[in-house]
Amino acid sequence: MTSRKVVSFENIKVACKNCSLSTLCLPMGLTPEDVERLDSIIKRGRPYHRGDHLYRGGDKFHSLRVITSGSVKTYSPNEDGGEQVLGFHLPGELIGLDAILDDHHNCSAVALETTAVCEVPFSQLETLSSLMPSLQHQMYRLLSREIGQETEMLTLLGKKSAEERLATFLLSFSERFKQRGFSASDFFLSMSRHEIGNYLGLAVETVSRLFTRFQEEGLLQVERKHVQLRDLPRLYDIVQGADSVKSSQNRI
Amino acid sequence: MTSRKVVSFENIKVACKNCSLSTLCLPMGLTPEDVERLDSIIKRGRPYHRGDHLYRGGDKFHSLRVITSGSVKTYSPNEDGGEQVLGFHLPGELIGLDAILDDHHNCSAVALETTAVCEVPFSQLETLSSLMPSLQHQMYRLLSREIGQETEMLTLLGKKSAEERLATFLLSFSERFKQRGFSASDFFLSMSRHEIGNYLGLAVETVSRLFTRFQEEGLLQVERKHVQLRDLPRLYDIVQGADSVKSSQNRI
DNA sequence: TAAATGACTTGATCCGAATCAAGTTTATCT
DNA sequence: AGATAAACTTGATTCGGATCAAGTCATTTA
Repeated sequence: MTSRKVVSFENIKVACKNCSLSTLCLPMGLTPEDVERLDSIIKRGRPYHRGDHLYRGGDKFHSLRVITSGSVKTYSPNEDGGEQVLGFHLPGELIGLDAILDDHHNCSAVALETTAVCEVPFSQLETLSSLMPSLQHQMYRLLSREIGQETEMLTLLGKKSAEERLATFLLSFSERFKQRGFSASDFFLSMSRHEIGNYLGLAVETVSRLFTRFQEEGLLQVERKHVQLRDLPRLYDIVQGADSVKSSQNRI
Repeated sequence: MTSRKVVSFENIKVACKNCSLSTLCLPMGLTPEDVERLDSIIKRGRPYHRGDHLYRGGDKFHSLRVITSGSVKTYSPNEDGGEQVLGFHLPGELIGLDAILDDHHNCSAVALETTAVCEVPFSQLETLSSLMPSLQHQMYRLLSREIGQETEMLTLLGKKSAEERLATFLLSFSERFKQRGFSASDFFLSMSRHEIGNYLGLAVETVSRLFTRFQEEGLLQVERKHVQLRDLPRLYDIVQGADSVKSSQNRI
């Protein structure tokens, strides 16, 4: 995400057992032998470049994808030609779960930067999971987690103010980068302001103004895609609906 | 939901194979023998009364629940004492999927009227599903469907106007009642205006005004909880954002 | 290197829905 | 039944964030 290292993917021998993402990804909680079996069905393709689609709405579904590097945006086109951004996905995250229902993708996924993925053919995964209770359990957990995450998003969009939304967004990335061994307070966002706004149910202008205001209030430092969070505690306060700096200044 | 028949639940011999909901519920697509095996792990409890909780956030998770009659509201408490309504559930619908992740319920479920449920002990379901590929597949599909439904809700809350939200809400019930053999245009809503508003991210007053306006415009007839949809085509137009000219706003 | 294009910012104005404030109707509780 | 509380409706007002309108800055292309 933040790094610009050029890597020759073809020469890297990848395997789940060596993968630093295994604690986030499917293999979590599996025995070494089970990881080996899972590994045998996973395909590693060539990297995608910025703007390349991993799949589009309507495509036949065959594989779940795990992001291994880079980042991906998922979105669903809505009636009037616009789109709703559904999520931004970082290494270790699984996408395509919504397509299991009827064997077709209902949304699209596009690379936000140079991105590598593991493909997990779903029918093989299904077969394997019925032979491996621990993998089946892990699958149920993954699907359940996805439901829980979307539930949180419902609360965000249903009840939160613009500033609460942006603070939540930033802290989500902070936590996810930290989990992956990157800085929790200094990172690059790979998506545009427009995409952030679409995702959060806000206009671009509102997102831009909030970045400016957060910076003025000393909460963060921002320059284009580069964000440095300067006051995590206060950002967490905002997420929880605490009064903003602005409103407390207005008290007499 | 709409009926007020008094039924003596104790005397009814229930079984999946006789259940009119089997096409909506877990047994969908299973062979008769498989249905029998599934049936053997399902528990039917006493009915819940209005206001009774099926479970609360924090409770240990042991069973998924299928509503068999009545209706249920799920909600998650948020920081400031308020709540976010997550969904309204009708017969044949499965709740509790979000609790698989960590064996605890993250949200609460409460009966909106006299309600009966089947309990499906999850660990037994898991065991059974690894022995029955068709059941495992059905489980994956159910979980996937849940994800897709929440995704639609994200678009609703992120991009739709108040009138689009209420029209979507009403048509969702229309379709679900129809699926269950009830009228698609004449039904009772078991939840309050307040709960509708909370679910749709709107104030009670807005919901009330919209009902009034929809009635004035001949879209529907409403009296308290009794709703009669008079112009389904126009309601569908509203859902698709027909009236307003704002087609380009969400494009990236 | 200049021009063009797209991303972002900033300001002014507007509007949809929230909030505030009564009032009315319905349900619940002695 | 009568009292009280809750649910709902309706109107007036406010406000947060969208929209409209210009700009600047950055990146790509000629």
